[in-house]
Amino acid sequence: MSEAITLTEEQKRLIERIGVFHEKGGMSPASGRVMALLTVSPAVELSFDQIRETLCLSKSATSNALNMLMNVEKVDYITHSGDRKRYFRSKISSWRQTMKETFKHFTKGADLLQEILDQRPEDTKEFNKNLGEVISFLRYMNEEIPVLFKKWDEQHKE
Amino acid sequence: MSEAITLTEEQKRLIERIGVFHEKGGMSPASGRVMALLTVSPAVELSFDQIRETLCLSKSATSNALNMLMNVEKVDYITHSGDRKRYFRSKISSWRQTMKETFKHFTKGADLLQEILDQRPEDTKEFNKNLGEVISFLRYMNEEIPVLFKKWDEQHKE
DNA sequence: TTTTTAGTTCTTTGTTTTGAGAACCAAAAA
DNA sequence: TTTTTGGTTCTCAAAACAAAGAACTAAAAA
Repeated sequence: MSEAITLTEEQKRLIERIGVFHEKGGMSPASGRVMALLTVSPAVELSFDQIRETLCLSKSATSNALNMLMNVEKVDYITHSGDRKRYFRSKISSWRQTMKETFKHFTKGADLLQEILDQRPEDTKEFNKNLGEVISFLRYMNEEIPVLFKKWDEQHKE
Repeated sequence: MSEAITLTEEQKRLIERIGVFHEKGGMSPASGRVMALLTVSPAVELSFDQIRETLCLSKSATSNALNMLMNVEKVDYITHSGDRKRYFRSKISSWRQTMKETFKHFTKGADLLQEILDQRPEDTKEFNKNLGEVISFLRYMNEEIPVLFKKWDEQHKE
């Protein structure tokens, strides 16, 4: 008996588009689609076989995609007593953490650019100035992001 | 006669590391290294052959990398009268534009998430709430980023 | 006009990625 | 103890990607 969950055509199209979006961000097609399914699916907790059959993936592709997504903390699972299955779900509730990770990448970039600037010749004034500006702006962003979080929080607890 | 430019060991190591950084961002190894060279090189304008020989790349790899980088507006070139060569250089001066492109990607994500939310069932309250929060925060960011630019500008014209 | 230069494009090849399918495995159920 | 369940891991083939090298081309130089 098929475990595949029922999706509207609209939902299927959305999953494709979001899958592609995730692919562009560096995920494999299968991982992107699993991630997309776990965001679009009306049921927020899906078993291994529901995911596998809904997306027509092999067991290995499903297993690898889920483990990959759990590694990067985008997915986790829960169990229900009396049921051996794991139920996988998007960790959308930790979106703040995910967002912060994204910004860490900016900081990493700023650090690399600083290393470049540190060893550049002093002539190439214009180039060095621009490089310094990027670094400065990235660092400024890095300081202001927490402020942004805080301000957004204020607005949203009202 | 070799056209390769002279680099210190430190510069070579930096190019490798920055190359890898760009690779993680989705560039091909060759493009990543060309981009890195054009940021690290003491000379900010390099000819096709200087790039090719410094990085030990084939003509095709060099050509494809440069055209790719010019497509995404990260590199451009100038010519000098009486010299047929093109001199390629990093478009670091348009870092603001590059940064804005990056943020456009966030907005694209928010739009997709909004499409998802629009068609989700009303139960799954918690999930929908989180989804709504991400969207709201991304939109908030999108509004505040220009403010951040402005504030940074203020600080830097003093 | 012929040759050279500064790349571009095509062909081929090596490498990586992706995912199917089968074999496997540990825990729970029978 | 044997079987079933819920995955995991291994092996392999197809496809995508990356880059070398050769053939090519347009514009400038000779």
